[in-house]
Amino acid sequence: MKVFNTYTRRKEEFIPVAPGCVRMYNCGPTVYNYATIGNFRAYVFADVLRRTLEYFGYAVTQVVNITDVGHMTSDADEGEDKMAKAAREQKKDPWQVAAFYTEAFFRDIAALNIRPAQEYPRATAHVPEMIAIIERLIAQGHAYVVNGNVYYDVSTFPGYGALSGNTLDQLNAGARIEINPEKRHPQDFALWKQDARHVMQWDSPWGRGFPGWHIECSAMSVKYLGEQFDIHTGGEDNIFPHHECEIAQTEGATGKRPWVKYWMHTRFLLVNGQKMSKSLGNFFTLRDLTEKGLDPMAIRYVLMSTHYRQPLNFTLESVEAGREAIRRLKDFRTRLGEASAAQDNPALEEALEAGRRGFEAGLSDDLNTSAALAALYDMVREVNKLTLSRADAQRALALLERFDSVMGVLSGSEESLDAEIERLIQERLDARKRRDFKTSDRIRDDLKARGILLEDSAGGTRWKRA
RNA sequence: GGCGGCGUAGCCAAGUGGACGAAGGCAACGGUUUGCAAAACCGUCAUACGGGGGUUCGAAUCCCCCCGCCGCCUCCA
Repeated sequence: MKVFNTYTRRKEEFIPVAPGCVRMYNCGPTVYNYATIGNFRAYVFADVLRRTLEYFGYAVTQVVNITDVGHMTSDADEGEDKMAKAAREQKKDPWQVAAFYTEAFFRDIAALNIRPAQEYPRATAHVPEMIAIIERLIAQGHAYVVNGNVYYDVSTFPGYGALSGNTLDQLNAGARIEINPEKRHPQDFALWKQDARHVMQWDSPWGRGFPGWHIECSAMSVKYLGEQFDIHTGGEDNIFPHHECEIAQTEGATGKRPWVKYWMHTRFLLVNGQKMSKSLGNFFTLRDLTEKGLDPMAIRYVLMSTHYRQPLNFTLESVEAGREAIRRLKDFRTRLGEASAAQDNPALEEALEAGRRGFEAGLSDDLNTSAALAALYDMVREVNKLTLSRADAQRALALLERFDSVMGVLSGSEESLDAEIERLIQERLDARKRRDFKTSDRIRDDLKARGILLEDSAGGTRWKRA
């Protein structure tokens, strides 16, 4: 399997630190509001990556952080923090805000069929670990204390800028924030801050304050995954400064390099070809979309069917296309369930094998889900041409299930019909036996109006929801 | 101002020098099948890859210019 490593800017063969095991950290939500469809692109990507690694036989340990410490709303190290702002606006205390949106996040990822990670560490529960790392950084000469604030001295870490491609010179040239006189270098960043206005405060060796913006991910990833692990993911906007600073912190504290072997970042999502923004009216949370009647599985399909390093243009039409594509796969599954030929079909093996090869080749090539799906649909078409036995169908179904262990779009509760609809379907069957097509068509139309579609096949009548 | 990316049919989207006479999905239109439908299958649907130059025996793929969109340069997935 090859993956594109942001750090080296090329596709590399994926070789885990420990054979057979993958340890992965995904940058998770800041829980001061509902996550947007753009956020979910990154989470669905991480989920598909995890599922792909499991498909290929790796045991994956996945950690997703929950950022429940407020970061600042403004560019500089001042202003109101986001948790405080949300709390004020919602007339709640910040801890309630965090709890509320953390719960919303878990409901949303469940709706998108995102598999639960092993750990969801919350930043507020790991302040002692953050303090411990900061102390190590101070001891190693990577950090300094000024007036109860602790800053990272970027000049002590030669690799600073390697991930993003920035150099300190360039950053200085592009600096748009006011220089903080406490800092030795403009690019130094805060590890621990004091500010009486901040609503969440903890005691520390440097006085009462709160942790800096990047330290939580260093502390929590090391705690749960060790000082060196395989994969770290996030949105492309995390590359700088967030991930850049994390590397400086973690490698500076542990002295071990590389902290993370493969960095993988998702591109941004556009809505109707434009950046998602409230003023354009194209700013969507998951619940905004489901309230419009869109199926979360169709949304997942759209998010996972475009290669993660390409811009994704999210449109309502694309969600409809996703819904219909899922329906095609489910119809395929239904037809397989009805297979009843007396003899096995010798042509099946080749069709399945070609599908499997294509699907795996796509995933192996830096998670090229578009290519993998194309192979799947080619296989569906080939298999649909064949007359299959029960045993044949079982083999095809098993492969489809295996593919869906990566896609995650076909699962869904088995639906049932109420007794009245069951009765109408039977009534229609009786009418058809009498060749009373007027009655049978009327019943079919009635049920269609109620969202139940009927299809007559050789084996009988089947139904599905519109 | 500096750095990086994208622009492929009505829509979504692979492909990044020769098997492209451009995957796949959705939509649409013809046909087979069906009592009629649906599903399924077959066929049609980009002489064309934002526009213009150039390199090459050969370019959607490389180079240059232009247009549009997006990201980063200490809030952001």
